[in-house]
Amino acid sequence: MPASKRDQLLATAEQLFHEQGFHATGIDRIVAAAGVVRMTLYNHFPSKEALVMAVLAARHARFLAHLDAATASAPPGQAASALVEAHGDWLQRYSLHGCIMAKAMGEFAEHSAEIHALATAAKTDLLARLEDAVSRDGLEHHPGLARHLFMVLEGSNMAVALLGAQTALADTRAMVDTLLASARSNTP
Amino acid sequence: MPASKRDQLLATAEQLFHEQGFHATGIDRIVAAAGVVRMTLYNHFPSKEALVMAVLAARHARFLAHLDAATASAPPGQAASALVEAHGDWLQRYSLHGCIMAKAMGEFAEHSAEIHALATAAKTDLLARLEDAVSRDGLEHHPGLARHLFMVLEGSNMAVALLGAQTALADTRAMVDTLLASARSNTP
DNA sequence: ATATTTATATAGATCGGTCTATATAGGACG
DNA sequence: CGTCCTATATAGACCGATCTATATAAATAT
Repeated sequence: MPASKRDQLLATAEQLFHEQGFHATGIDRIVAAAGVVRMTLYNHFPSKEALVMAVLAARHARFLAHLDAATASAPPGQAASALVEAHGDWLQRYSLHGCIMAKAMGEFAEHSAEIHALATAAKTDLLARLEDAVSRDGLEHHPGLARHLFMVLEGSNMAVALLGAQTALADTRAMVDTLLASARSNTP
Repeated sequence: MPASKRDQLLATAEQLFHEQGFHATGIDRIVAAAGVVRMTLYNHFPSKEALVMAVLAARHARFLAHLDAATASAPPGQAASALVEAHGDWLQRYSLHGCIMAKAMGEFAEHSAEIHALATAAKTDLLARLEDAVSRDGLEHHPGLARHLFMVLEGSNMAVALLGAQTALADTRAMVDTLLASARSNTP
């Protein structure tokens, strides 16, 4: 069974937005690449802004499901490491061109409060996952540890684009190990 | 003495590109904000792409000068910390809206190899500064330490936009202290 | 007097979005 | 069985606005 036109549009738009940027990707390019006519897009989405929001929301839902699957099967005391590893997986598989949420924040900060809020929420959701994992690992008394890990993961995005996934993800793992070891050794 | 029209254009374009994005900022918006007529822009820059390159090159030159001034006056053994601190200064003063080079990489990856290369070079220049500082601090035998610091600084960009400069920069300092202490304690 | 800037007009493409009309398919209902 | 009805898609013209870039002539400044 073929994907619905709506899903085709979402997938095509996500790819084009991610690779070419949001403002640089016109409606005509999207419908042409999706093999669909212009009105089909506007039958499913009232505006380009709504399409962008739908793309980001769908992608973020997939991202959270990916993270939650990883932490659910993590051994006790290793939730944070599992989360970092899952983030690296995602990065390597779906985000070699840079984080689409970061791009959306940059392109829409002054153009769409709704899109900017959605992308920002995606980032705070990741931070919340890290806070939760750190807490479940018994490291909640380390102020800022979750935020530190968050910053490492955000930096990992740029490092992947700049140095390649292999180097970047190995560096990420090593640094996270250092941070977690330091936190555990300072446990009261 | 008033700034030259060319400098007015560079400063105005830098601000608009940074806040509104590159593709979302039209030539007319730039010349109107600079109080200049469109042909004046095209007398100084042959194209919008050339203007973008000039903006990024000028800003990057200022950035490197800022970093080098900080490391030049750093106490021995603290070059890396001084670099991190200088990066935080710059972030707080000139880059609260996110890194303009990262935005340029995202918007021009598939649209201008020259711009993308320039922005990428800005990132590798920062990494090179960190390698040099780590080496001067006698920590060159720690593989990946400079890249780790680089990732932290890149993550700091997003953290500033998300959590505010105060929290983000305090977290950055704390994490860098941890990483440097760990490296020094493992020194042969 | 030379270079720069202004003013204005224009070119041609593309932007997001709307419009009408037609085609097709599947279910609901008689 | 045949007939509506609705939903979805196609085709393509069309709108005003904006985009980057160019041409030309007058005004201004050094």
